[in-house]
Amino acid sequence: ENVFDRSRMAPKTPIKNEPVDLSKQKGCTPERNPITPIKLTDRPQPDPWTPTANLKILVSAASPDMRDREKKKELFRPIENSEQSDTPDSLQYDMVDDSTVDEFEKQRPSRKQKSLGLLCQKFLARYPSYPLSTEKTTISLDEVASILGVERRRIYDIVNVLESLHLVSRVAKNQYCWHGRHNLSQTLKTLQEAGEVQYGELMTFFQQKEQDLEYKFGERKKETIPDTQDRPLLDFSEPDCTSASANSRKDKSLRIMSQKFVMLFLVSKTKIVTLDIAAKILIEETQDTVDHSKFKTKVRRLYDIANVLTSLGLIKKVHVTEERGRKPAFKWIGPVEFPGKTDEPRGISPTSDPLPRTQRGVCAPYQICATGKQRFTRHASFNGAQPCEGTRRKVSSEPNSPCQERQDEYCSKMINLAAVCRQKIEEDTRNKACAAETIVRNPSTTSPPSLLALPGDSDFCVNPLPQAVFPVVQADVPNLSLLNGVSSQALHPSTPAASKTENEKPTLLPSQPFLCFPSSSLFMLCGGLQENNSRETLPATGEVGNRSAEAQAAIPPAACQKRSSHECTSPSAPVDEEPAAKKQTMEHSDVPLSLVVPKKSFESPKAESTPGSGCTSAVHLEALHLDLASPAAPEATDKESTKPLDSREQEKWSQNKEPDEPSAGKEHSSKENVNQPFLPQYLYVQPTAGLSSFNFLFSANQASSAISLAASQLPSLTVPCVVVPSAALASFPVVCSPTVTGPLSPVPDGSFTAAASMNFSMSGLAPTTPVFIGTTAVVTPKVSPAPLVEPQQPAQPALHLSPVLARSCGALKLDSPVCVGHPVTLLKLQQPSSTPLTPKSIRPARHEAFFKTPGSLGDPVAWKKNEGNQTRSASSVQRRLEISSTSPD
DNA sequence: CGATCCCGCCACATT
DNA sequence: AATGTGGCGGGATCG
Repeated sequence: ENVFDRSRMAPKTPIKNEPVDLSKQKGCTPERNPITPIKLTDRPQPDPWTPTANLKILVSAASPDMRDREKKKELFRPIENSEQSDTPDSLQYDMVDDSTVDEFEKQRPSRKQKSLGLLCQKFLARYPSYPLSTEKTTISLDEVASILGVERRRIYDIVNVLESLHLVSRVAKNQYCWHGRHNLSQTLKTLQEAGEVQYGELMTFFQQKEQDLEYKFGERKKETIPDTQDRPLLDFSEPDCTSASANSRKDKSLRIMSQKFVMLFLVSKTKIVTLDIAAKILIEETQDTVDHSKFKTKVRRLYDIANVLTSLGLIKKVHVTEERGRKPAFKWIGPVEFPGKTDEPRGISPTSDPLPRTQRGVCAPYQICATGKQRFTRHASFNGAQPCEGTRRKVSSEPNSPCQERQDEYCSKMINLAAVCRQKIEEDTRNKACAAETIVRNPSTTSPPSLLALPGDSDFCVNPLPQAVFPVVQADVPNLSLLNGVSSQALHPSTPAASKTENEKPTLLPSQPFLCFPSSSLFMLCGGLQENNSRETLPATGEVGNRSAEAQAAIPPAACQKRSSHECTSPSAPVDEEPAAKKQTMEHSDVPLSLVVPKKSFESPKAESTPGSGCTSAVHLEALHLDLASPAAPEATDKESTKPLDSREQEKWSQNKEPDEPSAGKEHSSKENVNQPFLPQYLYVQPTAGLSSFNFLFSANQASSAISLAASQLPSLTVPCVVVPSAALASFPVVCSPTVTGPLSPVPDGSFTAAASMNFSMSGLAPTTPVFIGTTAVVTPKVSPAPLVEPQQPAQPALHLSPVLARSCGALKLDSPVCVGHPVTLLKLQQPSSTPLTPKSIRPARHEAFFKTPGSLGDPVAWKKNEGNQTRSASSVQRRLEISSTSPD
């Protein structure tokens, strides 16, 4: 073989190099030695084994740069490799090597040097981040592989991830087109939206859960997971691609996984995702099964993806220390805010891609569709059709899982997502404003403050103030806590953060009779929603959500309290919730509260937007809550507006139960609404009756916040709703935001979505029943977090509320006289600008009021649109509800 | 010893 | 059938 080799190198080199390699690589050996003509031919490239290779090695050992060059050289002349050119060098080097260097050689190859991350960097270095539009760079896999000196397989790993982010697209066999990062933000935005829908809740849960001790794979996860399951979640398919068939294998994989992984980051509040959680979430299968091996494999893949993302500068490795110890995690360091541009909320258009895609359908560009369910699939179109099982071959966990379920899950997820979105929004808002909500809890009643903490995320959470305060919400505060927000929050008890926000602001006075809500704000009266959602609906108890950052609504203290309590409880003990809630509620309930809410325009929260799925609608009630508040009211703008409602009435609403919405929290999308003007709308509710009848009001606006919400995206979320006791309802029409209307309705169940639109029928509302309904989605628990959770829940959706409400309401409100003073919690969200409302408190009477925002409900999509348009704009209407409280009773 | 993750077999898809 | 893709997991390294 190589003369050289033999003489010198050969013997050694091989050894040096790596015996291992030799062995591994089949071909290698041969190459070297012998003449290798053959080999050469076979592999044009440089194999490691070629003489050159040795050189390289050495070089590399010496310095990376050298090494690279070497590679390139090889590349360049790969074919030739036969020798000569190389030889000389090689010789020299060899010489050296031989004698001394063996060691070095060995070293070189260090694993790290061959890492995917490094390889990816090299790969990326070859192309401009922002190529001129004019030039199209095509990438030949073989070429790159040879240049970089790696097997093609590795290049696939890189390209697949890049493709998922649309940095490249496949043009043809072995050919990819380099797009650069021009569309990255859009892609991320799309992913974020899709992610919220799909994973919002989950993430929340998980994050929370993590905290929870218990949970481990098996358990709950399943719940959550289900959703997406296999199917395609996201995809981007191109529209046409059509290849339909394909899919199968492909879809899943790295590309999708990569997108999902990115979504997780985008949806995560903390922007930190631990590997195990990601793996759990990404194991669609759901099943509990989760076998360890599968988990392990998933993690392996995640490392692959993470390496590429790290090279792209989108994430970085970090460690999260938790009780159990430190866990590997990655933090998103890429852009977080995506300016709106994206077109639509939904998917990105496929089109966006520049690429042509190829035939296979593969096309590179994928879009993300949010479609109903969104899934993305790659090539094929797939999806559509196959929803359920279609594709998967794998083990699938559940073979059969019914689509339906999925849907439900989906919905749930959606909801969750929405929630998540809200949270985000809230957070944002919060940041901005900060102030906002507070929740108060009654002292008496309630629970200890400690209750829940909010989840980490927490944004949502409201914390009850220890005392009852009535919170009034100020407009300012953007966020309220949401209680709801996901149950998860609840989970975390600790979450201080959430609380903080709220707490801080507490301003309300206890005594105040009313609460005002800023128009913009949203509030949720009920408690628990979020949690529920998350967990399940069930309980409803929940809390009230609140939330939204945007809107700040004030919530009656009572309500607040409830929530708080709920939250607290819930998290911990779900069970408790009710009781707690009741208590509180009860107490409060009596007092009637009135609320006025200004409307705000809405904005939609982004979250909602999400959209895609219609399902989404899931929205949670929560959302509703929140939104309401807002205020668009001009005047309100905040502060003033809010003012006082003096009336003192109490608002009761809240009290009730809030059951509904479990999730409410999440939704909230509303965020700030600031953007939009609000119209002031108010809702007035009198408390008359008890809870039972709650109804919701919605604010017209939603708030959306700043975020682009305006757009319509989020519509769904935003919708604010308030729940009012039925009695109240009766009288009132429901308030809804004007705008909304229509669209939603569709929702099947009447869900909320409709609500959004509005009116739901209040009538319907019978007392107990509340409104919500949301689509199934609504309730869904998805994830339910552990704690509360219910196991089943699936059904819930619409239901929940009612039940919950009912329960809660019933119990609480009515009765308890006690409450009077209690504070209700309110939440408000306001935007900064908007006015704050002050709520007054209500008497505590028993009643509580709730509001929920609907946000989530139904389909996001629809909502969005509608909302966007309608609501926001106009409706300035204000509505009021009064609830009489019976309380005074 | 657990976290990483390289490597490449081999099944499936596309030509 | 050949070749392109890429799932997957053994097992080597790293820390």
